[in-house]
Order: sequence, then structure tokens, then C-alpha cells
Amino acid sequence: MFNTRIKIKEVIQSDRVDYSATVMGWVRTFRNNQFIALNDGSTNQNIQVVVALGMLEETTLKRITTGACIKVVGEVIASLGKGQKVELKATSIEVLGDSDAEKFPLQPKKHSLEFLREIAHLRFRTNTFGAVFRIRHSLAFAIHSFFNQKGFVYVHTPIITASDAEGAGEMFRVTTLPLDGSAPKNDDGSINFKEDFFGKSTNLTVSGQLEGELAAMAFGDVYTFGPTFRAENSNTTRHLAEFWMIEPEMAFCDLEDNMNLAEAFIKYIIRYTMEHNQEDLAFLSQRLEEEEKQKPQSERSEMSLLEKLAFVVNNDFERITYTEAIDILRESNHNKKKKFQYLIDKWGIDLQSEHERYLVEKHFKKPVILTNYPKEIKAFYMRQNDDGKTVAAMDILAPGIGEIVGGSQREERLDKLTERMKEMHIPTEELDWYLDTRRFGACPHAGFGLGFERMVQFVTGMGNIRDVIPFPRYPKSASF
RNA sequence: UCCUCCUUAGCUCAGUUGGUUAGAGCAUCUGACUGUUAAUCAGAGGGUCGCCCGUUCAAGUCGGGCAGGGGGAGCCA
Repeated sequence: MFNTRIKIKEVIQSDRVDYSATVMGWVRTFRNNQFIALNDGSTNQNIQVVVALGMLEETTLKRITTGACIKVVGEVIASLGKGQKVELKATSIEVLGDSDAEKFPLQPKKHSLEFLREIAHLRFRTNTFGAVFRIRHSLAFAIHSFFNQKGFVYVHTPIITASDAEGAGEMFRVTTLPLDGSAPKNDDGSINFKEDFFGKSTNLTVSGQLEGELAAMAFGDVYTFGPTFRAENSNTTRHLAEFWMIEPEMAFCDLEDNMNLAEAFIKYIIRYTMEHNQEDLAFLSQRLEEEEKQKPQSERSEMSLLEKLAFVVNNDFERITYTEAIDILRESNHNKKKKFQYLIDKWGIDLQSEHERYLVEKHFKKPVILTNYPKEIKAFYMRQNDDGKTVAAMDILAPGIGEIVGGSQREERLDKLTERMKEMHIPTEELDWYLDTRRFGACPHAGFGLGFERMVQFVTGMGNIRDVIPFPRYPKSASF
């Protein structure tokens, strides 16, 4: 029976002393043949286990190595040393799992994030990744909590989809047909997917939005939160081939309601982690500050991670239209001095990363919601504005990350929607089921998608998206 | 996919104008010490210099190709 153990977090956070306790965990360091720093993942703090001299057989002593898993029974006492309030004076120690010190790759020292990414199966056991993934958990929990409080229904949209018309990105094909050339063919030489498992061509989902809209036309307010797949050859610090996305969809909701919800949502989940993960956030904030010291003064950020999060939670996001953004950028000294690689000259161009960064990091210095983009650069389902040029889209740009949310009011008018689909060469037959929502009881509605990993990046301050998901998938990489 | 930088011990990195036996810190092992906080001190072991081809009397060092990694861009969340 193992449930007699106490989690280390409980022992450390309580002021109680002089009681017997059983803890289990993994050895971080063993100093002086006397002091074990033991961690069980419940907190970033280690408990100090004190081993009396001569208490253990020499053979057992040798098995207490970095990475080994042990069970300790002992007395929790006020610490005799500095550095911790309480410590566990061992009465017995049992090695549950050995760890060969010559082979275990984690050492009690700083490792590079690139090295730890190569041993992602073990990096959970480091302070940094312990903090990151506890925060990731809290964010996921807070997301469900936020929507549940507001009466949203959590909808599970399919991971395998038959439609390839959504246009959100390159898709991964799902098939059981052989790849050796023996797959059944049509007369014209193309693969005959009628013979495939599903009787048609199928892919991994790139978005649950269209299915989400179907559910919103019954429940009013719904959200999805699940894995999403993009087969884009993207090699950046903010793209993954497999990532998690949150997509709320609300009936009786326009662009402004949509923005209000998105802003409240982001603030809520950040506030939740600030309240529930103080220790981990403080650790990551400290870690970043040390990293910043390596950089030249000019590149250092003005705010610490903790300050940045507090700032986002306590200030309104800046809301401007695409047209206003273009004006600001065109009139900026940056543009006049030709410091942009792509100069802003005319209305209608898509904004480059450098422009978004300028708006967010230099001009407003806070999250910015950009609205009403030209219809040419946005998706077919976005509601057309009366000016005939723009659509009711909104993107939320976060400092350091860029686009964190993309959303819109949806085009609920059947004629306008089908007209736009034809203009953009999207086959209406394949999405007939989607168009049914516009045929039977359509209503104004809106929603957005938030990239979960980008949110985790923002909250933890981690620079590379590959370090905020346990086992990242990206071009040429699918280990573990 | 494009641009750019990088690849030397388990990890993080030095390595001179090409020159004979490739170094350091940490980690590991052995010993000492024992209220330590990434303990300390002494000693030891540890290398296909990413891979292939070329230039040269001689390549970790120069050139080409490939692979892997970092940063930036595009695509986007």
C-alpha cells in the first residue's frame, strides 16, 4: 500500500513539526552522504532528508544517487540547518528504483534547453520543466473552469475529419491503404479512397470551429479544447505540427461581444495561475531575469515575467481597426526612416511580424486587438462588413509571442456566405452540412481560436514553443 | 521552404598563422572530511574533434557536400 505517503508540498507548506511521515520521490542531490534533496513533483521545492551517520548499510548508501527513487520514513522536525524550515529525519530508507549515476543524464547543474529537449522523457524532473508543466496543467484547468462558470458546453469535435476544405493549413492524411503502390486506383490513376477505411479521403483536424458552430446553434455557448494538426513545414519558436487549441463559439454574439469574452478569458486564466502557481511563476521569473542578464542592455525587457503578467491582467487591451493600425504604422518614424524590411505603403497588405511587434512592443506596449481586416486576407466564414471591403475579424497580439488569438463574427447570411465561398473556390457541396446551419435557424454568432501552447509560452516566458508541450512534434521530429 | 550561425569528453565550452601527446569547469569513479544547500579538498578514468569527399608532407583548424541543432523570415494558433 502506497497511500500512506504525504506529498512533499504538504510537508513543506505546513508549519507543523514533530510528527512521523512517509515521503516518496526522486533524489535530486545527495550531499555529504548525509543530506538528500528529494523531489516528488508536487512542488519545485525539495525536502531535505537527513541520514544519520552509520544509519544505512554501505551498499544502500551507494544506491542513493541522483535520479534514484526512494521511500523515506522519518520524523518531520524543525530544520537544524539554514535554507529550509523543516526537514525529514530518516528512520528508514528504501530504494524503490535505482539510477546508475554514470548513465543518468541529468546532473545537479544547469542544462541547456536544447539538451533537455533531446531527453524530453526525463526533463519533467527538472525545476524548469516541473514549473512549466504544473502551470500548463493549471491553465488547462482554468480554461474549463472559466467556461463552465459561464455555462458553456464542452464539445468534443472530431480529430479525424473528412472535409479538407477549411483552408486552415496543410493536413496530415489518415489512411489504412498501403503505401507500396498497391493501393486501389481509379481509372485516371488517382487513389480510390472508396476502398479506404472510411470510404473517403480523411485527414487529421486543423480546427474544430466548423463543428463548433453546429453545436453553438443548439447550446448557444460552446467551446472545444483539443489537439489540432498542421502539416506545414514551419520551423519556428511558435509553431508545432501537433498543438492544442481552445475554440469557443457563441450564438447571439457580435464582434464586440467576442472581443470582450476573449479579453476576459485571457485575464481569467492568467489570474488563476498567478494565484495557484506563485512559486512556479516566481521561479520562472527569476530564471528569465538571469537569462536577461546575459543580453546587452538594449535588448533586455523592461518588465519581469511577474510584472508583465500583472500588467496584462490589470490593463485593458488596446483595440484598434486594421485601418487605424496601417495609419499608425505608416506615420511611424520607424516607417519613415525605412527601418521596416517591408515598408507600409498602401491599405490592404497583410501585416508582417515586424509590424505586429512594433504595434505591440513599441507603440502600445500591451496586448492589442486588431479588428476589421481586409476580406482578401481572411477566411471565407468571416462576416462581411457593410463597407464591402473588410470583415468582422479580430486578432489578439501578445508581446513577445505575436498572434495568440484569431477570431471573428461569422457570416450567418447564406447568400453572402456561398457567394464568398465561390469567390475563394471553396467547394460548397463538401460543406453542405455546414451551410445547413445558415438554412435552418441561422443567427448572428462569433468565436475565436486560442493556441494553448502560445498561451503557456506567454505565461511561463519560455522562448520556444517546443518547451511548453511535453513531447513536441515538428518537421523531422516525433520522438517519444 | 528561405536567410544566418553553430556541431570538440556525459554536460557547458576553450583550442593561436594548418604542425607531432586536443584542454578547462561541472558530472562520474576512488579516497578524505562530516550540518551540507549546485558542499569542500586530493587523485583517477573519460575523445571516431557530427558524417563523407577533397586540398596538403601534415587537417579539430582550409574547401565542397550531407545530416542535426539554434536564431530570424514566410505560413499561422
